[in-house]
Amino acid sequence: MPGPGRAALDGLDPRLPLHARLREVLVARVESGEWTPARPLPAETALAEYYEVALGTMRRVLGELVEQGLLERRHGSGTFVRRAKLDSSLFRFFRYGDPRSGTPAGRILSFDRAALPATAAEALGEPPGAASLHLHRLRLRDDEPVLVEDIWLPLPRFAVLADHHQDDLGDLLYPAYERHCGIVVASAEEILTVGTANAGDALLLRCRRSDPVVFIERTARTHDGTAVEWRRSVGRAADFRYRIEIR
Amino acid sequence: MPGPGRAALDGLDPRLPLHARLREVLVARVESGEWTPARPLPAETALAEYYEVALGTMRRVLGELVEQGLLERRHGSGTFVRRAKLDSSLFRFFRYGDPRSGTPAGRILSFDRAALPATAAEALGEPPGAASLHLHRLRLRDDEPVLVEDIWLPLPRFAVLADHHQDDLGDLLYPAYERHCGIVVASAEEILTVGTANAGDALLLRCRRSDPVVFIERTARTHDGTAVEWRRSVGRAADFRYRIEIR
DNA sequence: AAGTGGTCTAGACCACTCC
DNA sequence: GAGTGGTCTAGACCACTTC
Repeated sequence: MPGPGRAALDGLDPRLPLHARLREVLVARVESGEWTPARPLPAETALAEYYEVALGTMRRVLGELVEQGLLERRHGSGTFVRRAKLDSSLFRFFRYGDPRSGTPAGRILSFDRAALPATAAEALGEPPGAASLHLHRLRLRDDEPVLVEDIWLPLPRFAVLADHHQDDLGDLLYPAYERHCGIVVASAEEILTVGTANAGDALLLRCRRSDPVVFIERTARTHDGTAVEWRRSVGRAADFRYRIEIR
Repeated sequence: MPGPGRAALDGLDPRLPLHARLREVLVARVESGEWTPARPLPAETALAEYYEVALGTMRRVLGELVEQGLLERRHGSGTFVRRAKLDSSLFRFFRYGDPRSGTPAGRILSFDRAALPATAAEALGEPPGAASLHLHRLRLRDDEPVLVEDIWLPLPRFAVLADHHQDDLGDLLYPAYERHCGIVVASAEEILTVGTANAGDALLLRCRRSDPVVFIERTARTHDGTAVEWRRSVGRAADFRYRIEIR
């Protein structure tokens, strides 16, 4: 099977290095569902011949996709699409409190279509008022309210989520994005500030209005840097504890 | 300069692949302080010849160390030990006016020998009460107080600093550690909490007692993970803005 | 112009898994 | 034994930084 060779890379920016274009087409094939965890991908030698690239180049790309968590390689048996591990991304971006104590849970209060507010739109690189899904959620630890979250997901990228009931999403959103939309969150930026609670937050957090609270604004991105989620979380300042490693 | 060739890898488990052993010796050379961020490492071609390995193998190892955050490569200029930019980065997070305007400065209030308090001792892996240098400092922007800092440096590691006058240290401490003690800070852990100002902090920060403030406790480490500095910074919560990238 | 890292190729050989 | 990924080599050529 000779394959289309480099013609398969034609639609992409030719200024990009070969390995970058190759990565895009492989990611697209994984996200299309053409390859599933059930069976191995074609062998690296077959893929290299198919796209008419050197084996080393193909291996470099496959290695990057393994690093990114998209693929998994098993010596002697093949290269596989990695099944989403529901616990791996669990605490990855959850820095509030001690991860070891208690089990965090999410109670979704509302889940609707909404126009993007200005701050969310700017972070997501969308025009203000663009269509989105808006998720309002309360996070608890040991039945104690810990964080109130407002999450915006731009449409149409997350359109298939709109057809799901909120109970299908589960406590963990990032695995749901991956499962239903093929979107893998790879990095995030967070900005922390301190302010005072408004009436709605105070009620949910069981604190007084004007009590000090912490705001955490997060922009989550895919591997290629595209912003795919913006959220604003509010928690009581008294309970606040945020731990971060800097390298 | 022919170099020792593979003899340099002799002490290591020969069952390990070449790249793994190579990686260990390069990490050791970085941790020994032989290479510093000031000057580039030998070129990849020179290193490959020195250890008598193929260029591709050397490039693979260097790439892994970049991935790990130990090294940094600059196309056209060389490969460098990566230094953490903590001093400059932390200060940028405090929005006292425009971050670009004005020059952040540090005014050292006191600089003395002191016994390590319990929290600092635990973070540094030293016995409580061990000998240390204690630095009390006020950080300002545009002559406005922004942060009060207490910094502990374990002795005898930092002994040569004790002989310097506080004015020799300058505004940036990490370069001073590097210059005077050969200590390169490579990573840090920070824990942020919110509380209320005590009398001394309130006076220095020009706020009321019981005003909300943010505490930042930082443990700074060298490349090999040894904790070399512990500091506690206090700033008014109203001015607080902390930005972090998570990967 | 010289020196650095970045890309890409081509091929040999080894180690592991599965039938 | 056949097929898979893992290791390692050797070398050409390009792009960027510095002087």
